[in-house]
Amino acid sequence: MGAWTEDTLDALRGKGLRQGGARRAVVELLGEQDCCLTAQEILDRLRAAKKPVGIASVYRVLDLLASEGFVQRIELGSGIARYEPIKGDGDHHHHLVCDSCGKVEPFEDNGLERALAGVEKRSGYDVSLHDVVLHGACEDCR
Amino acid sequence: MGAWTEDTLDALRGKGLRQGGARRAVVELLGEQDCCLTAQEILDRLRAAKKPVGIASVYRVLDLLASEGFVQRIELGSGIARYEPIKGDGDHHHHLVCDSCGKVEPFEDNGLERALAGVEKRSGYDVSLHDVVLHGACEDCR
DNA sequence: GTTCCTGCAAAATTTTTGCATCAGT
DNA sequence: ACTGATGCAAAAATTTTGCAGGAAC
Repeated sequence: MGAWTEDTLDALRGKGLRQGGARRAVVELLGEQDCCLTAQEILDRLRAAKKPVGIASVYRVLDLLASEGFVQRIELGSGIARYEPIKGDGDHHHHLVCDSCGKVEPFEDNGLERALAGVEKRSGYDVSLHDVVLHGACEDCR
Repeated sequence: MGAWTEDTLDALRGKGLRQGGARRAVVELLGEQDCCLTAQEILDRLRAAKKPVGIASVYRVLDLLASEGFVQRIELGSGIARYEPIKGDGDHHHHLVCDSCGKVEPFEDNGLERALAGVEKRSGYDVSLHDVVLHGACEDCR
């Protein structure tokens, strides 16, 4: 079990929240992900893993995790929300979307993070998270 | 009439597309905007201006303008898409969202743009547009 | 045993599509 | 006149909510 999964379950327990099947299953699945998943993908994978949860529970767990700051909700232009764990270690990344074939790839860039840090400091906002999406044509489609 | 409105209408005409009431009305309204609007806001404003278009036409025009590169579709986390004109002059901006009161503010930052240009060059993608959203608490809410 | 969580089904919301009619060229 | 655009209504897709039963504590 990854650190994020453990930390998240611990934090929920610390808030007096229970760990029923659906809540635990969604957290454990998200902990294994490096990039974002849709609610439907989460449902399909859990059912394939013989953990037949309901779609409503998936959305409820995702809402909870997002409001507690464990998960980031991301929309990449298709109208479908995606969710990914916010992990403390250095895997912070953003997304490249190919508008032609629909592929989604993560990328990291320190210069970009520095620029964002500067903007955030000057903004006057208490910025909790940021989100950068690049749209275009991937190497195969361009 | 702003340059964007004129250019957009010209380009549509050049592609052999007609300019009925709805198409022209949506383009003219968008041309007056500096930031993003939802489809519903566009509908409401057009109806208030005594241009009673249908919601389906608003979506169809927005799809057309987005696919032709005149409009950018942006999602800020609420599940509702927003649309804003892509103007050639120096008004390129991104968005700060207050997750507490829902306020949306545009901002500009040259350092951020430079960092994005570097990422885009290194990405291998032919990047057509990018989108940066900062979530947090505004000065009033923090 | 109590309280919260879960799943199903129904509802709500946003967006898309079918089709007959109307308008731009 | 022809062809494409429009508006309404219906449909589709995603997300949220109500409620009864079940599970965690």
